[in-house]
Amino acid sequence: MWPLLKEHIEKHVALTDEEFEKVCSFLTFRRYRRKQFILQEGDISRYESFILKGCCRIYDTDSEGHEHVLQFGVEGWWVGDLYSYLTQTPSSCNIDCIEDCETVQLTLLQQEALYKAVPLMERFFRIIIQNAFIASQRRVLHNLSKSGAERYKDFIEKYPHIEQRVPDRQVASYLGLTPQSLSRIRARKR
Amino acid sequence: MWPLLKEHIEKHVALTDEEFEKVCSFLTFRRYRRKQFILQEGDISRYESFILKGCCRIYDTDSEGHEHVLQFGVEGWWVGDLYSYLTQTPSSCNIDCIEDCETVQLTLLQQEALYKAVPLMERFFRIIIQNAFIASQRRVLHNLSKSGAERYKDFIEKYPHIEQRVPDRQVASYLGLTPQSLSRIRARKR
DNA sequence: CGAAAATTTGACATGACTCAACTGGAGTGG
DNA sequence: CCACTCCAGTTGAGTCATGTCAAATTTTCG
Repeated sequence: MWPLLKEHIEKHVALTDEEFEKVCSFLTFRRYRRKQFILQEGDISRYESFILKGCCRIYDTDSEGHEHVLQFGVEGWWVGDLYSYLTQTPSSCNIDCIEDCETVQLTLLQQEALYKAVPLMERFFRIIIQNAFIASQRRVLHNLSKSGAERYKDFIEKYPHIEQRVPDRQVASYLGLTPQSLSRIRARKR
Repeated sequence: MWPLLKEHIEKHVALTDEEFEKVCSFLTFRRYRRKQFILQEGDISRYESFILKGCCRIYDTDSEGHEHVLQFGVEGWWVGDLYSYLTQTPSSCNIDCIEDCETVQLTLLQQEALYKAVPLMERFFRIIIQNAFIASQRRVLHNLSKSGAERYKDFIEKYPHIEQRVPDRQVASYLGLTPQSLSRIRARKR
């Protein structure tokens, strides 16, 4: 069941087949359509979603109504608003699907039960979050030290697959640029 | 021993006194002088340091020689370069002391032994890193959506204590501004 | 006290933003 | 299949925040 998930977990911890089956028993499969919300501002982020197929974006709308993309999610990534999820308070983020998506999801209660049933999963999630933290720190540094053009160049090198699946305006938002600025940056290169 | 550490751990997991003593037995106390490096670019980040007293900064130097402050560390915070620490590869960061510091430190080997001896500590560090990740994501969003003046205002509200212990130029660097710009922002307010 | 570092200030340059108009492709309905 | 709309992307003009370079001033600390 869900070979992508199995592969993903095995990258970080060694589970027996039996343990992996146990893990699966705590997860719930769910499909979403293109443009559908996985999470909407004001709601509680009730689950962390592992993406089996498809592409989505996590974004926030600021006081001026501008959207800022925090993260894209594709196959093999987890998406959710961790703060809202952990504290069970309303989220300020939206997550919507750029393509039809297939996910497996875990609620906080299920996750806690999972830790009891398969203690190694505590380690697994620690590692996942560690990596996410390291990536986020890198991004902070990038945003502090590089120009828009450099950030764009690094982005397409690092995520060539995502760049082709996502509209430019959302890439611009991820990079902290307006669509116009990104368009000019691209025009300059050619 | 190290009441600040005890208080800090107890915020997140419930340890017996005996367990806490065990935890302490894996840690090494170490002092640093003002201006001394805890970690220097090119070296491996051999330990995660919990600050008992003092103030330090983690920063990175870009290709143009400009410094960018990633994080300040004061009493009750952990500092280190997690990526370098986990992979045992050379770090691109520096950590230096803004004041004389007292720390307790954990090497990767000690940490792994600690997880075996006191399994709850695996949960403890997961929570610490979770919080760090959430804070880092917030900062990304902040940097994308707010002006220099707003970022400064939010900074002094959130870290009034740090702001008074750290030179302005380093606050500017943390915020992604030049010292000159920060100086003008401050002048405007008055 | 005196040197070195930090901060401030001025003049000017520039990258990115805003607003607005235009272009072209995708989807829809007649 | 065409006309129409809608939306993403592009382009132009003007503005603004922030950066750069340089010099003056203040603070820090050895």
